[in-house]
Amino acid sequence: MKASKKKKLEAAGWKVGSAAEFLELSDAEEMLVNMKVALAKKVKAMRQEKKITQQRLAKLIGSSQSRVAKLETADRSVSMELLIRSLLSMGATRAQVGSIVGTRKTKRVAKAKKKKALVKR
Amino acid sequence: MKASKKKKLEAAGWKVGSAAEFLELSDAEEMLVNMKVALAKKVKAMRQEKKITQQRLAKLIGSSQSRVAKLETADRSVSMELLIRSLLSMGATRAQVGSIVGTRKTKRVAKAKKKKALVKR
DNA sequence: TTGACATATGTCGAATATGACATAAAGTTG
DNA sequence: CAACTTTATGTCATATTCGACATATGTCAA
Repeated sequence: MKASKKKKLEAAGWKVGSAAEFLELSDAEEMLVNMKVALAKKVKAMRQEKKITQQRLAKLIGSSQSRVAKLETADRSVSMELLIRSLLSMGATRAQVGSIVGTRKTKRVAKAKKKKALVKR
Repeated sequence: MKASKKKKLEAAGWKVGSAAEFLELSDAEEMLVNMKVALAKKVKAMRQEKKITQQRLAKLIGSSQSRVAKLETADRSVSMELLIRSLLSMGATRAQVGSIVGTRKTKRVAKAKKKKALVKR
Protein backbone atom coordinates (compact mmCIF):
# COMPACT_ATOMS: atom_id res chain seq x y z
CA MET A 1 0.00 0.00 0.00
CA LYS A 2 1.29 3.45 -0.86
CA ALA A 3 2.11 5.73 1.98
CA SER A 4 -0.23 8.41 0.71
CA LYS A 5 -3.20 6.08 0.72
CA LYS A 6 -2.29 4.78 4.15
CA LYS A 7 -2.19 8.30 5.49
CA LYS A 8 -5.53 9.13 3.93
CA LEU A 9 -7.16 6.05 5.42
CA GLU A 10 -5.74 6.75 8.81
CA ALA A 11 -7.01 10.31 8.65
CA ALA A 12 -10.46 8.83 8.06
CA GLY A 13 -10.26 6.88 11.29
CA TRP A 14 -8.87 3.61 10.00
CA LYS A 15 -5.90 1.77 11.26
CA VAL A 16 -3.77 -0.10 8.78
CA GLY A 17 -2.47 -3.34 10.12
CA SER A 18 -1.93 -6.98 9.35
CA ALA A 19 -4.64 -9.59 9.48
CA ALA A 20 -2.51 -11.21 12.14
CA GLU A 21 -2.92 -8.17 14.31
CA PHE A 22 -6.65 -8.36 13.79
CA LEU A 23 -6.78 -12.01 14.69
CA GLU A 24 -4.46 -11.85 17.65
CA LEU A 25 -7.15 -11.19 20.20
CA SER A 26 -8.98 -14.42 19.55
CA ASP A 27 -5.68 -16.20 19.12
CA ALA A 28 -4.62 -14.87 22.49
CA GLU A 29 -7.80 -16.18 24.05
CA GLU A 30 -7.23 -19.60 22.59
CA MET A 31 -3.65 -19.64 23.78
CA LEU A 32 -4.73 -18.62 27.26
CA VAL A 33 -7.23 -21.45 27.40
CA ASN A 34 -4.61 -23.90 26.22
CA MET A 35 -2.19 -22.64 28.83
CA LYS A 36 -4.78 -23.08 31.55
CA VAL A 37 -5.55 -26.61 30.46
CA ALA A 38 -1.87 -27.48 30.44
CA LEU A 39 -1.39 -25.98 33.89
CA ALA A 40 -4.48 -27.78 35.18
CA LYS A 41 -3.17 -31.11 33.98
CA LYS A 42 0.11 -30.44 35.70
CA VAL A 43 -1.62 -29.59 38.96
CA LYS A 44 -3.43 -32.91 38.88
CA ALA A 45 -0.31 -34.80 37.85
CA MET A 46 1.83 -33.24 40.58
CA ARG A 47 -0.80 -33.83 43.22
CA GLN A 48 -1.16 -37.47 42.26
CA GLU A 49 2.60 -37.80 42.11
CA LYS A 50 2.73 -36.61 45.68
CA LYS A 51 -0.13 -38.93 46.55
CA ILE A 52 -2.18 -36.31 48.30
CA THR A 53 -5.89 -35.66 48.09
CA GLN A 54 -7.57 -32.56 46.73
CA GLN A 55 -8.55 -31.81 50.30
CA ARG A 56 -4.93 -31.74 51.37
CA LEU A 57 -3.81 -29.62 48.45
CA ALA A 58 -6.67 -27.28 49.25
CA LYS A 59 -5.30 -26.81 52.77
CA LEU A 60 -1.86 -26.24 51.35
CA ILE A 61 -3.02 -23.35 49.18
CA GLY A 62 -5.63 -22.09 51.62
CA SER A 63 -8.59 -23.10 49.56
CA SER A 64 -11.27 -25.76 49.41
CA GLN A 65 -11.59 -29.20 47.83
CA SER A 66 -14.21 -28.00 45.41
CA ARG A 67 -11.98 -25.26 44.11
CA VAL A 68 -9.12 -27.69 43.65
CA ALA A 69 -11.45 -29.94 41.67
CA LYS A 70 -12.32 -26.96 39.49
CA LEU A 71 -8.65 -26.14 39.13
CA GLU A 72 -7.86 -29.58 37.82
CA THR A 73 -10.72 -29.57 35.36
CA ALA A 74 -9.70 -26.12 34.15
CA ASP A 75 -13.09 -24.73 35.07
CA ARG A 76 -13.68 -21.34 33.50
CA SER A 77 -13.96 -19.79 36.93
CA VAL A 78 -10.34 -20.43 37.82
CA SER A 79 -7.58 -17.94 37.26
CA MET A 80 -4.15 -18.42 35.81
CA GLU A 81 -2.84 -17.05 39.04
CA LEU A 82 -4.40 -19.74 41.23
CA LEU A 83 -3.20 -22.45 38.87
CA ILE A 84 0.36 -21.21 39.06
CA ARG A 85 0.13 -20.58 42.77
CA SER A 86 -0.95 -24.18 43.24
CA LEU A 87 1.98 -25.53 41.28
CA LEU A 88 4.45 -23.36 43.16
CA SER A 89 2.89 -24.36 46.46
CA MET A 90 3.49 -27.98 45.58
CA GLY A 91 7.13 -27.18 45.01
CA ALA A 92 7.24 -26.55 41.30
CA THR A 93 10.00 -24.21 40.17
CA ARG A 94 9.54 -21.15 38.01
CA ALA A 95 11.36 -23.01 35.30
CA GLN A 96 8.85 -25.84 35.45
CA VAL A 97 5.92 -23.47 35.31
CA GLY A 98 7.54 -21.57 32.47
CA SER A 99 8.02 -24.78 30.57
CA ILE A 100 4.35 -25.65 30.85
CA VAL A 101 3.28 -22.16 29.86
CA GLY A 102 5.65 -22.11 26.93
CA THR A 103 5.10 -25.56 25.52
CA ARG A 104 2.46 -26.12 22.91
CA LYS A 105 1.01 -29.55 23.43
CA THR A 106 -1.13 -29.88 20.34
CA LYS A 107 0.12 -29.98 16.82
CA ARG A 108 0.51 -26.82 14.86
CA VAL A 109 -2.24 -25.72 12.52
CA ALA A 110 -1.39 -23.46 9.63
CA LYS A 111 -3.30 -20.22 9.52
CA ALA A 112 -3.58 -17.41 7.03
CA LYS A 113 -2.08 -14.57 8.97
CA LYS A 114 -0.14 -12.56 6.46
CA LYS A 115 -2.83 -10.72 4.49
CA LYS A 116 -3.32 -7.06 5.06
CA ALA A 117 -6.49 -5.88 6.67
CA LEU A 118 -8.26 -2.68 7.52
CA VAL A 119 -9.45 -2.32 11.05
CA LYS A 120 -11.69 0.42 12.32
CA ARG A 121 -9.90 2.39 14.95
CA MET B 1 11.16 -39.03 63.21
CA LYS B 2 9.86 -42.43 64.13
CA ALA B 3 6.71 -43.62 62.42
CA SER B 4 4.97 -44.20 65.73
CA LYS B 5 5.52 -40.64 66.88
CA LYS B 6 4.43 -39.31 63.52
CA LYS B 7 1.23 -41.30 63.75
CA LYS B 8 0.56 -40.07 67.26
CA LEU B 9 1.06 -36.46 66.28
CA GLU B 10 -1.16 -36.81 63.29
CA ALA B 11 -3.85 -38.39 65.40
CA ALA B 12 -3.69 -35.27 67.59
CA GLY B 13 -4.44 -33.06 64.61
CA TRP B 14 -0.94 -32.25 63.46
CA LYS B 15 0.47 -32.64 60.05
CA VAL B 16 4.09 -33.65 59.69
CA GLY B 17 5.83 -31.94 56.83
CA SER B 18 9.01 -30.25 55.84
CA ALA B 19 9.82 -26.65 56.64
CA ALA B 20 9.94 -26.19 52.91
CA GLU B 21 6.31 -27.18 52.69
CA PHE B 22 5.55 -24.67 55.41
CA LEU B 23 7.45 -21.92 53.67
CA GLU B 24 6.25 -22.65 50.20
CA LEU B 25 3.19 -20.48 50.46
CA SER B 26 5.19 -17.32 51.08
CA ASP B 27 7.77 -18.48 48.62
CA ALA B 28 5.04 -18.98 46.07
CA GLU B 29 3.80 -15.47 46.73
CA GLU B 30 7.23 -14.04 46.20
CA MET B 31 7.68 -15.99 43.00
CA LEU B 32 4.32 -14.83 41.74
CA VAL B 33 5.25 -11.23 42.37
CA ASN B 34 8.56 -11.71 40.61
CA MET B 35 6.81 -13.29 37.66
CA LYS B 36 4.41 -10.40 37.43
CA VAL B 37 7.20 -7.86 37.51
CA ALA B 38 9.04 -9.74 34.77
CA LEU B 39 5.91 -9.92 32.64
CA ALA B 40 5.19 -6.25 33.25
CA LYS B 41 8.64 -5.27 32.09
CA LYS B 42 8.17 -7.33 28.96
CA VAL B 43 4.85 -5.67 28.21
CA LYS B 44 6.48 -2.28 28.39
CA ALA B 45 9.48 -3.41 26.37
CA MET B 46 7.37 -4.97 23.65
CA ARG B 47 5.10 -1.98 23.43
CA GLN B 48 8.02 0.41 23.12
CA GLU B 49 9.63 -1.90 20.61
CA LYS B 50 6.50 -1.63 18.51
CA LYS B 51 6.48 2.11 19.09
CA ILE B 52 2.88 2.28 20.15
CA THR B 53 1.32 4.23 22.98
CA GLN B 54 -0.42 2.80 26.02
CA GLN B 55 -3.62 4.11 24.52
CA ARG B 56 -3.13 2.00 21.43
CA LEU B 57 -2.21 -1.12 23.35
CA ALA B 58 -5.29 -0.55 25.47
CA LYS B 59 -7.45 -0.64 22.35
CA LEU B 60 -5.70 -3.77 21.22
CA ILE B 61 -6.56 -5.63 24.41
CA GLY B 62 -9.92 -3.99 24.93
CA SER B 63 -8.92 -2.02 27.95
CA SER B 64 -8.00 1.51 28.95
CA GLN B 65 -4.79 3.51 29.05
CA SER B 66 -4.86 3.70 32.82
CA ARG B 67 -5.02 -0.06 33.12
CA VAL B 68 -2.11 -0.47 30.73
CA ALA B 69 -0.12 1.96 32.85
CA LYS B 70 -0.93 -0.17 35.88
CA LEU B 71 0.03 -3.29 33.97
CA GLU B 72 3.45 -1.91 33.16
CA THR B 73 4.11 -0.81 36.71
CA ALA B 74 3.01 -4.23 37.98
CA ASP B 75 0.32 -2.62 40.10
CA ARG B 76 -1.03 -5.05 42.65
CA SER B 77 -4.47 -4.81 41.06
CA VAL B 78 -3.41 -6.47 37.83
CA SER B 79 -3.74 -10.17 37.18
CA MET B 80 -1.29 -12.58 35.69
CA GLU B 81 -3.92 -13.29 33.10
CA LEU B 82 -4.13 -9.73 31.80
CA LEU B 83 -0.36 -9.46 31.69
CA ILE B 84 -0.07 -12.60 29.59
CA ARG B 85 -3.05 -11.65 27.47
CA SER B 86 -1.35 -8.36 26.69
CA LEU B 87 1.85 -10.03 25.60
CA LEU B 88 0.01 -12.51 23.41
CA SER B 89 -2.06 -9.71 21.91
CA MET B 90 1.13 -7.96 20.91
CA GLY B 91 2.23 -11.09 19.12
CA ALA B 92 4.33 -12.83 21.73
CA THR B 93 4.48 -16.59 21.42
CA ARG B 94 3.72 -19.05 24.17
CA ALA B 95 7.39 -19.90 24.18
CA GLN B 96 8.31 -16.28 24.81
CA VAL B 97 5.82 -15.99 27.63
CA GLY B 98 7.01 -19.27 29.08
CA SER B 99 10.56 -18.05 28.97
CA ILE B 100 9.70 -14.95 30.96
CA VAL B 101 7.68 -16.91 33.48
CA GLY B 102 10.41 -19.47 33.88
CA THR B 103 13.44 -17.25 34.07
CA ARG B 104 14.64 -15.98 37.39
CA LYS B 105 16.05 -12.53 36.91
CA THR B 106 17.51 -11.88 40.31
CA LYS B 107 20.31 -13.77 41.93
CA ARG B 108 19.54 -16.76 44.05
CA VAL B 109 19.43 -16.44 47.82
CA ALA B 110 20.15 -19.45 49.96
CA LYS B 111 17.39 -20.39 52.34
CA ALA B 112 17.05 -22.90 55.13
CA LYS B 113 14.39 -25.14 53.73
CA LYS B 114 15.29 -28.65 54.87
CA LYS B 115 14.39 -28.72 58.54
CA LYS B 116 11.32 -30.57 59.66
CA ALA B 117 8.37 -28.66 61.01
CA LEU B 118 5.03 -29.31 62.58
CA VAL B 119 2.06 -27.57 61.09
CA LYS B 120 -1.37 -27.48 62.62
CA ARG B 121 -3.81 -29.14 60.32
C1' DT C 1 -25.48 -54.09 49.76
C1' DT C 2 -23.52 -50.51 52.96
C1' DG C 3 -20.19 -47.32 54.46
C1' DA C 4 -16.12 -44.60 53.96
C1' DC C 5 -13.40 -41.82 51.16
C1' DA C 6 -12.28 -39.08 46.86
C1' DT C 7 -13.71 -36.18 43.27
C1' DA C 8 -17.11 -33.30 40.57
C1' DT C 9 -20.72 -29.78 40.21
C1' DG C 10 -23.81 -26.03 41.48
C1' DT C 11 -24.62 -22.04 44.23
C1' DC C 12 -23.71 -18.23 47.24
C1' DG C 13 -21.93 -13.89 49.55
C1' DA C 14 -17.32 -11.89 49.97
C1' DA C 15 -13.07 -10.52 47.94
C1' DT C 16 -10.56 -9.03 44.08
C1' DA C 17 -9.81 -7.43 39.19
C1' DT C 18 -11.92 -4.93 35.65
C1' DG C 19 -12.71 -0.80 32.26
C1' DA C 20 -13.73 3.83 32.47
C1' DC C 21 -13.14 8.33 33.90
C1' DA C 22 -10.83 12.41 35.88
C1' DT C 23 -6.77 14.40 36.70
C1' DA C 24 -1.94 14.75 37.99
C1' DA C 25 2.68 14.18 36.51
C1' DA C 26 6.19 13.64 33.21
C1' DG C 27 7.97 14.06 28.78
C1' DT C 28 8.27 16.35 24.02
C1' DT C 29 8.22 19.88 20.63
C1' DG C 30 7.89 24.32 19.02
C1' DC D 1 7.94 29.39 28.37
C1' DA D 2 3.47 27.12 26.64
C1' DA D 3 0.93 23.65 24.00
C1' DC D 4 0.69 19.01 23.32
C1' DT D 5 1.35 14.07 24.00
C1' DT D 6 2.17 10.31 26.86
C1' DT D 7 2.19 8.04 31.18
C1' DA D 8 0.89 7.60 36.23
C1' DT D 9 -2.46 7.65 40.01
C1' DG D 10 -6.87 7.65 42.41
C1' DT D 11 -11.69 6.41 42.43
C1' DC D 12 -15.79 3.89 41.35
C1' DA D 13 -19.49 0.75 39.70
C1' DT D 14 -19.47 -3.62 37.59
C1' DA D 15 -17.64 -8.13 36.51
C1' DT D 16 -14.97 -11.95 37.72
C1' DT D 17 -12.87 -15.04 40.93
C1' DC D 18 -12.73 -16.48 45.46
C1' DG D 19 -13.52 -19.93 49.58
C1' DA D 20 -17.13 -22.36 51.47
C1' DC D 21 -20.89 -25.31 51.64
C1' DA D 22 -24.20 -28.78 50.03
C1' DT D 23 -24.70 -32.45 47.37
C1' DA D 24 -24.00 -35.64 43.49
C1' DT D 25 -21.14 -39.10 41.53
C1' DG D 26 -17.51 -42.41 41.57
C1' DT D 27 -14.38 -46.06 43.82
C1' DC D 28 -13.36 -49.64 46.58
C1' DA D 29 -13.26 -52.69 50.40
C1' DA D 30 -15.95 -55.08 54.12
